[in-house]
Amino acid sequence: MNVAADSTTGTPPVFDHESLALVAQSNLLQFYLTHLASTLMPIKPETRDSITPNFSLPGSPNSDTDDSVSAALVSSTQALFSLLGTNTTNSSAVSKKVVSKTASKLCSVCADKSTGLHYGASTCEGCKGFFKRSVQNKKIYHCNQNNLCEIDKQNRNRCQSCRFRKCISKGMLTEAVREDRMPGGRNGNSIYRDEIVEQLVEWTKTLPFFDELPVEAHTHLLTQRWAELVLLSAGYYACSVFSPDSPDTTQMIDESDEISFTNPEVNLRLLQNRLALVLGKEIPFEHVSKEAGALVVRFTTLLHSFSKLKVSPEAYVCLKAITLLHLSADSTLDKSIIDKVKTLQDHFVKTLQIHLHQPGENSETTSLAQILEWLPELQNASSVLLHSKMFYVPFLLCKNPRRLVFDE
DNA sequence: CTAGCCTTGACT
DNA sequence: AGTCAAGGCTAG
Ligand SMILES: [Zn+2]
Ligand SMILES: [Zn+2]
Repeated sequence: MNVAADSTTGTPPVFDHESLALVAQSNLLQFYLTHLASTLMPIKPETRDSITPNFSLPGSPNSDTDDSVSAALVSSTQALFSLLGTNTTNSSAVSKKVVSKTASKLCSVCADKSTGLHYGASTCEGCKGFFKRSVQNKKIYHCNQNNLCEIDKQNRNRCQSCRFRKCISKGMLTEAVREDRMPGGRNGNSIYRDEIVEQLVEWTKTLPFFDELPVEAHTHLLTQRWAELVLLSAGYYACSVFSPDSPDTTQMIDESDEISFTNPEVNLRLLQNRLALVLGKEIPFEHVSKEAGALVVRFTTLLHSFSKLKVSPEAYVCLKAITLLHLSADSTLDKSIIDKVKTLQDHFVKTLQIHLHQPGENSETTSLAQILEWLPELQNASSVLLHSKMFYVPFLLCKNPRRLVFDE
């Protein structure tokens, strides 16, 4: 039940019942460390396999630009991975041979002859077209049987519902169906998302309540909140590493290498510089501004308001848990699980409150309400991030990619 | 609606 | 130039 050990040791519990105070003092700091390690440092190599479920995100419509610049901003794989501290060269080389997904010549849905990868799975031409039509026309099917129809080449057209479910279960991604219907080109910009989400998956495994919720619940929560967690992590990193307050930001020299908490244009130029570093080629400021301007503005204002909260490490960990455990109204989980999540979130809200009320070092106490009122802003910013599809921008702005331009 | 074949376009 | 994975087209 309790998140931490329950023996009353050492520190006097502020709260009578429960062991929340203990959580606030011992475990949280540990989470904080493991979290920072998992987000900004390389993840452990052996934790590659395991759950990593299929994330189907509420599709953010894509490209409103036919510029090649947006592609340049969104693509280019290797360098950004090393920026995030993840090793791609290693894993991709291994997974190409180990993962059987790419090799199969059979449709993973109906076992007909495969014509290659389509929307994320090896499928036949028929299942490809079926999936495309289903997503494009937003079809919702219903099974006349018990959702147990077998799907093979012969009877694949007998039940659309079961066929579509099997498509999803085999890894086909609805987001790979383009809203703008632009043919040709490449999609691979969700790779960053997958990498980031995978790091967050690793993070959730370190949480004390990981075992208390089923994997589906974690999947559901992360699918919904990962962008907010990215922004929160980056924001906290920025506040802790760089000057918590930046009193003199107005007159900046362009070559400043520090992120600004107030001036979006400074950050845009910072993004431009680091993008040039990472991509190996200059990108006109005008284009960076056009593609990432809205996102950078939003992120900067988010940083500004976040920095004013003066969040301590312990409060940050609570905030992160609260954000993760924030269920939206349309959650499709079982009621028992929903209650469990709400209970857990409430625990962390209480923990946060306890921590804030402790006569800490700062006389300036941020109220719980102030912090909680900040969360909608985080939510709004996350939708901007999702829409921009440039998920790495917060990391790029917060951490300097030190000379990692060594292509083969 | 289905699915085989064709066209596109970025990446290599 | 060749590959891969998107979209389009159209008999059946
Ligand atoms: Zn098939
Ligand atoms: Zn069925």
